[in-house]
Amino acid sequence: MTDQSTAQIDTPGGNTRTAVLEKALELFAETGFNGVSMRRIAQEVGINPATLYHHFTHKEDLYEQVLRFAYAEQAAQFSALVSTEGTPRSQLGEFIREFTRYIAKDQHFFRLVKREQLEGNSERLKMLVDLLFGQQYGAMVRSVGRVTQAFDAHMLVTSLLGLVLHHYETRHMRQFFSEYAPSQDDPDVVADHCCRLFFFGIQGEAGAGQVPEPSTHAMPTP
Amino acid sequence: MTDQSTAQIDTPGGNTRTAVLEKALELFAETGFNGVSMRRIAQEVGINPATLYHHFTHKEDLYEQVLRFAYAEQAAQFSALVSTEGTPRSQLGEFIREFTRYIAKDQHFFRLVKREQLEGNSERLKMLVDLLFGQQYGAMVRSVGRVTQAFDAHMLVTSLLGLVLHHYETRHMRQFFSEYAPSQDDPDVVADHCCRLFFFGIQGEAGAGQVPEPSTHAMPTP
DNA sequence: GTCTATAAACCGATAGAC
DNA sequence: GTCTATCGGTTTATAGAC
Repeated sequence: MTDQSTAQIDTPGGNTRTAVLEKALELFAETGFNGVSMRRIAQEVGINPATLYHHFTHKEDLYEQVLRFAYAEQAAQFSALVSTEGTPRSQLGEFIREFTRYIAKDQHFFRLVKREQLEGNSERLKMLVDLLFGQQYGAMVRSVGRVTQAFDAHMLVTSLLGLVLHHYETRHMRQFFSEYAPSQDDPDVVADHCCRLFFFGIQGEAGAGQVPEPSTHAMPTP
Repeated sequence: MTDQSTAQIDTPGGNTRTAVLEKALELFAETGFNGVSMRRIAQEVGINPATLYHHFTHKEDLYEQVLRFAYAEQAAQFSALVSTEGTPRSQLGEFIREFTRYIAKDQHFFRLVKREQLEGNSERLKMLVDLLFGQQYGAMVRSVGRVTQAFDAHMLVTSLLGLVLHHYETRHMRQFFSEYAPSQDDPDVVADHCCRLFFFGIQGEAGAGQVPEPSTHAMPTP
């Protein structure tokens, strides 16, 4: 509710507020809103629990500020992902590779988003769309629209994100399958797999085993 | 820990135990383990909180029994999904359509599984694989392996599931995008979209706009 | 801004009557 | 098998000194 706290997001210097936000982001992503107590957050930051209530009116306010903080922290990187150069198709291929590396590296933000989608709180989901995903999503929809008009561009973006994300989301579970191999978690392997599937499908007629613009890294030859 | 409770899963008749399990499944899926209290569960079932501790040793025991109950409840339906008839490719297409309808209908089970994947508890994820997904996943891996050998079959199954599931998981969020249209939530529309993408990719060279074995329902012509 | 101290509510879990 | 009553601990949140 306090608009002053929103304006302080980019306050430089490691003050208490940003220290709390960073640690709280980590903890909320780990065990969810109800899985972390204000005591625990204060303890891990190294301050008194009462101090939290000087910076944030209550727990839900802290959580909302954490969401805004996390979004702002990632927005720039997202923009960098979408605005690549080259042909529309090579842009898309490059995005898939960069996005895969990105979600393989960053842990907290996407787990937080997944929890929000599970919870289904309309108010917060709308904030999420307005603050960050709305613009990026629109850019992606236009991007895939430039490559093909044979699909609903909106559904195609949903499919593309699900294609990549599910490899990361099932990471902990897949190791228990007998068909598991560690290479299946390699970001470059996942990216190449998703590129091939997204562009050509399992038929792989036109140039099977070839990804448009293999870019810098080596390609596995299946 | 008590093996007697495990054996009682299939006890016929609407007794208290199954009533608790069904309601607890709903509540745990909704707000997670820490988001529901034993008091709340008892209240919604219409019994005294103390009664819960006659049927379950403690809260974590109740949660584990809910997982086993949910798994057993879904196992039969899962088996029916995979064992269709026809050519390997038409089997796969039929699976995508049936799976899409299935997850569009069932709410609680997949939210519970998603929460487990987020939490990353190795012990429980292993139980999930051993009790349910292990067999079904293996069957799917063999199924896609019969259709194509140009991909890692394990990764292909992960991709296929992510492709379908993400449309459902982002359902609440997508309505806030300006590109949203209600038809994008229609199970048959989603299934046809995923079929086309999975088989042919966005290139759609071989038979674009055509899905193998359109089966019973009408096909949209884009 | 940060602390000590504490209020008020809720939590998981138990004892024991019926 | 279900209930009443309650214990001990934890939770969010506040009041007020420094």
